[in-house]
Amino acid sequence: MLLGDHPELRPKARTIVNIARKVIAEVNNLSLERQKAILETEYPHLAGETPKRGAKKEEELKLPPLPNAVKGKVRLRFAPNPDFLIHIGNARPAIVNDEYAKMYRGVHILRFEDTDPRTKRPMKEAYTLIKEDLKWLGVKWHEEYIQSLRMELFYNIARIMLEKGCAYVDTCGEEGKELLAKGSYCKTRDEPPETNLELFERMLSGEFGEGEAAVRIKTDPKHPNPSLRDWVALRIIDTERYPHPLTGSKYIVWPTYNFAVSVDDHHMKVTHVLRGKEHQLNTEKQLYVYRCMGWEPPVFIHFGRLKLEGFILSKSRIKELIEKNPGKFLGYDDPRFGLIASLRRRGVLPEAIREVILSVGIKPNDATISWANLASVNRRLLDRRADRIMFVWEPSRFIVKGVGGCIHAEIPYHPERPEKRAIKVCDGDRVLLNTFDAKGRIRLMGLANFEVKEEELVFTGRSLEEARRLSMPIVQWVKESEGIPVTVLEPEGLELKKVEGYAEKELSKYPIDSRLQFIRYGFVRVDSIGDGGEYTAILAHR
RNA sequence: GCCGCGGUCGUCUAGCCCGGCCCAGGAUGCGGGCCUUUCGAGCCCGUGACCCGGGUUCAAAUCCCGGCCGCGGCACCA
Repeated sequence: MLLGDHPELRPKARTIVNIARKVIAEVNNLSLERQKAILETEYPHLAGETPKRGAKKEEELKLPPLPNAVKGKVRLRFAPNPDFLIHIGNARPAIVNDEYAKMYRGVHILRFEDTDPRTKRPMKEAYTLIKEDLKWLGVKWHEEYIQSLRMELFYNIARIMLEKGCAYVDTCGEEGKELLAKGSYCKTRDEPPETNLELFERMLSGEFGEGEAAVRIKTDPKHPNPSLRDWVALRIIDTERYPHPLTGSKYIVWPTYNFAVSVDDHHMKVTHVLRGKEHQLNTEKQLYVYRCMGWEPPVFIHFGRLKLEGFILSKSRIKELIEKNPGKFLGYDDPRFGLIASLRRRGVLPEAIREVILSVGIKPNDATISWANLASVNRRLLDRRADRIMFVWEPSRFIVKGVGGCIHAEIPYHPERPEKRAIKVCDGDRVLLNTFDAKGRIRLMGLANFEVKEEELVFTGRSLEEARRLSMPIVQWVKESEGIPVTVLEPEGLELKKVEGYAEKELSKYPIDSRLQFIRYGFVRVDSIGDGGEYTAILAHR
């Protein structure tokens, strides 16, 4: 610091270091009190608490500035494939885009990339389900597009590129691939634009079958990376056999991902593309389109892979699991998956997901979010809003004695709020306790102190102070006659543990989707309510 | 195998671009304590990391080189 301010002292650095060492040793020899005193009298401007380094001002999660971003001019896009629901890794760019759109008063575009009706067959419901997930996540978008509805645009750009001679129609089929693998190419590459243009029209007219013709972008047939050599921009898909859920068999020539993306990103005036590093090579491919067309490419940012510890994120893995294990899962949104819908069903709040995603940021290295971390954020958020309900899960029944009539328990809905509910308990009433709690002297929360004797709960007083003094365990309880049967599902890896028990009557006031804390058990979300009033809840976390 | 990108506490992250305020900060986890009519929350204390090796420099987590490890890509998928 000193040398930075006084470069002329640099040659004498060694001497300075020695002086500094001596001074430090001297100061360290003095007592702390003495040090403070000297500091305050001789250098008052330096006294006072030193602020802790790196201490963040109250959770102000901020993303780093976007390179080349101008306020009001930023345009971002979230481009999911509607072949399935989105998972937390897919949601990352959506959340990050949303954040940047807010930061720069920019535009966020939602674009469905559904240009492969054969191997990545779009799922019709997914278009809606993805939008629901985004809304739930609080991600806003201002424009919405579906690629399969923009086919003419792709055809037109393809024509222009053929005309410019930066693309050609490979009619060599399998052989075309093999030629490129060897660094050679299909003869049509050398044909004039008119010929290729004509071939393209013949492609469109249905003259070729799958694999018989494809439009390739001219790159370099000897490029060190074979996948970059004259990559395919449009190919034929037999939509009679593989109809597209939106356009049926109307089109047989389909743009590939890289072609559709380049064309759309340009036409939608996207300024910044944020995506995973699996797209790095695609970026390189796409740049050929920009160069040929003379378009200004957007800023590309690639971030690392995201994992959620203990969860399966892969869409294809999830689909496969569901198919191969009929009856094992609760649906697409089974709480054991890493899908947004799954996390929602499990009781994770959208704010928690956003907070965690933003804390991971957009760095290029991989990140594994630990469940403990997500749960902790969620718990902090949930703690303030979740009402407290008494739930007993390894129940034993006891008869209340010695009360001398009836007493009322006052149970607060939340430890930080005054509202309470009353529960009346009289001599002879049966009460359920967790079996492992029922021993010795205990206090039934909000009610009174008892001594557990065989099958009985013998009243010993109402004093909370006494319970504290004798350090009695304070336990939750349920009046048997009013108990509501509850099954709590505890997701653990690919298992789903079932915990059966009873909750107090109050639970019946809470509808599906309520998030509650079962006292001394954990945070749950009400998943369903049976015809008989029995509840099924899912454990989010303890 | 080839190409690309990374490597800071167990995990996430700040710092790295612009070398000294860093014997590396925060969060979470873990251990302990306080508080609390919950085994939740809150508060306090503790634990714990610059992948390795060279080089440049008075000084390197930060710059350079090499190695190791991890991830990604290598489709007429997105």
